[in-house]
Amino acid sequence: MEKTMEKIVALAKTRGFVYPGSEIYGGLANSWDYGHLGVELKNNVKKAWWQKFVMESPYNVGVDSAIIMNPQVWEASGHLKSFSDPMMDCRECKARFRADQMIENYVAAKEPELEGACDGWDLAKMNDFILENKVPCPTCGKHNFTDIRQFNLMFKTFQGVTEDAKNTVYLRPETAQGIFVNFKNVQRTSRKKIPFGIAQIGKAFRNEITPGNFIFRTREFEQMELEFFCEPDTDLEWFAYWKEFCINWLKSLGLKEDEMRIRDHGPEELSFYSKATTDLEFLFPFGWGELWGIADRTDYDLSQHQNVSGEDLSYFDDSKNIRYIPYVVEPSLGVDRMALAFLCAAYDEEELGDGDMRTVLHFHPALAPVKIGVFPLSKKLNEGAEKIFTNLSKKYNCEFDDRGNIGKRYRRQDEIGTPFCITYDFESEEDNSVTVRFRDSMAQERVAIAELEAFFAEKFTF
RNA sequence: GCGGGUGUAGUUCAAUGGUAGAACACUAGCCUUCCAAGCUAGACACGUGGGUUCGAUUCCCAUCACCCGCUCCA
Repeated sequence: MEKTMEKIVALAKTRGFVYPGSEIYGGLANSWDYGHLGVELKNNVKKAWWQKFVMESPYNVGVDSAIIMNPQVWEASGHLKSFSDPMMDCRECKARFRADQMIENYVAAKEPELEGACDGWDLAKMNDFILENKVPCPTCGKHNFTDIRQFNLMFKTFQGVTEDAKNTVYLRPETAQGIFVNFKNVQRTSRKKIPFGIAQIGKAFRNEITPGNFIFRTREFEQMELEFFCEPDTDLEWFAYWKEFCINWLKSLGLKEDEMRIRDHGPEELSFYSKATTDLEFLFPFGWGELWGIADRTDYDLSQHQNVSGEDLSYFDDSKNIRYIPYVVEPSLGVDRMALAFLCAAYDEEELGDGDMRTVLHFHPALAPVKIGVFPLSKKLNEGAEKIFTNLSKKYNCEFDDRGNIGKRYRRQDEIGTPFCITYDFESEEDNSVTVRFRDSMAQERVAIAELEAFFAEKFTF
């Protein structure tokens, strides 16, 4: 069986997981809308994460901060400076470069002692330098460039009625900063002592130059981030702890070892704020892709916010009688790509002999959009089956289906990953029992109607 | 943003300068029906805009979207 993105995208659209965004207007590049099954899957991913990282955690609590924040936040975090790149294209060979890097390299090759020469230059100055010095294209050696254009990765908008620079605000490019600015509030009101963490699920926006690969990289996406605050010098221990914790979470929801990879960043790859970074990657049909970035952000963010805001963000440890700015370990995960990974991992086509084939999504029951399919064997049995649906749908997302023959209905549920189906037949009227059919083995079991709730109670934990 | 490719029903695919077909899926009805192909009926498509033409889904141009590659990626 060949797993391809085409098949997964087609299934997603056909069955109602994900549709192209704004489709009736011809679409909008790289925007996607979640359908009736997609929203369940995504909510289940978020619920599973929240359960393990917040509800069941002795350390962590949650927040939900605003998407639009005071612009000074982005000044302090460094996003305003480093989140935009001056890009230019070579008209001859069509290659694209970052103008500042090109100047750096050009200068460094001629006069190594002038490294960092163009720090703080504006676009005009960089443009002039390239023109005056006839800087050649690193690829083809010619000198024929487009003007430098600023690619700002933050979405900009205006707050209030007038559109002038004073009112400029940004859509957050990560949820993390909403946690840092609330560090004091949460610490005080939750009465948490270090070490503790703050978790948040929410949308973030990045004007990526190249989005793509379905919902893997989009300009609007949802993150699940944990900022874990600890004492300086304990950060590497906690880094290892959370790395392990994240891997176990993925495994508990059914990801296999051979489709996961742990990649530690080398020193040259690290962001300026980070002391260590590990990516947990998943083998998508299009190749390895980052799911989870676990970063040791040191005391960078809190120090920056302390400096720019003037608020004291240090923590006083009264058992040790010391004051410090906490270090931060950040496991940060994309909801959309996580949902895509579960979808890809679950996808399977099974040969059943006689050329018979079924498409199955082997979702972990906790992630399955529909938990239980409820079928009357014949439409004449609807009344009894509807009672079961009414009862079970109070606790589980169920789907009632009385259309087509019974085998067809089983296959329909297989294709959307429903782990259990219940069939109410003619004998059910007599013996008050139904057939429960399991997706993965296709095995069947007779269960008394009165015991259904207890029967399912254990099935959806992880 | 650059280069190449592709746009016909929900999906996969036909055909055609003059009324657009199929399969699967879908809907309604019939059938004591437990693993998709029973019977009958039905709804649904030429991405968008312009041009050429008596007439364009078909030819031309533009645009939009998607795919592959490049560039980029807190």
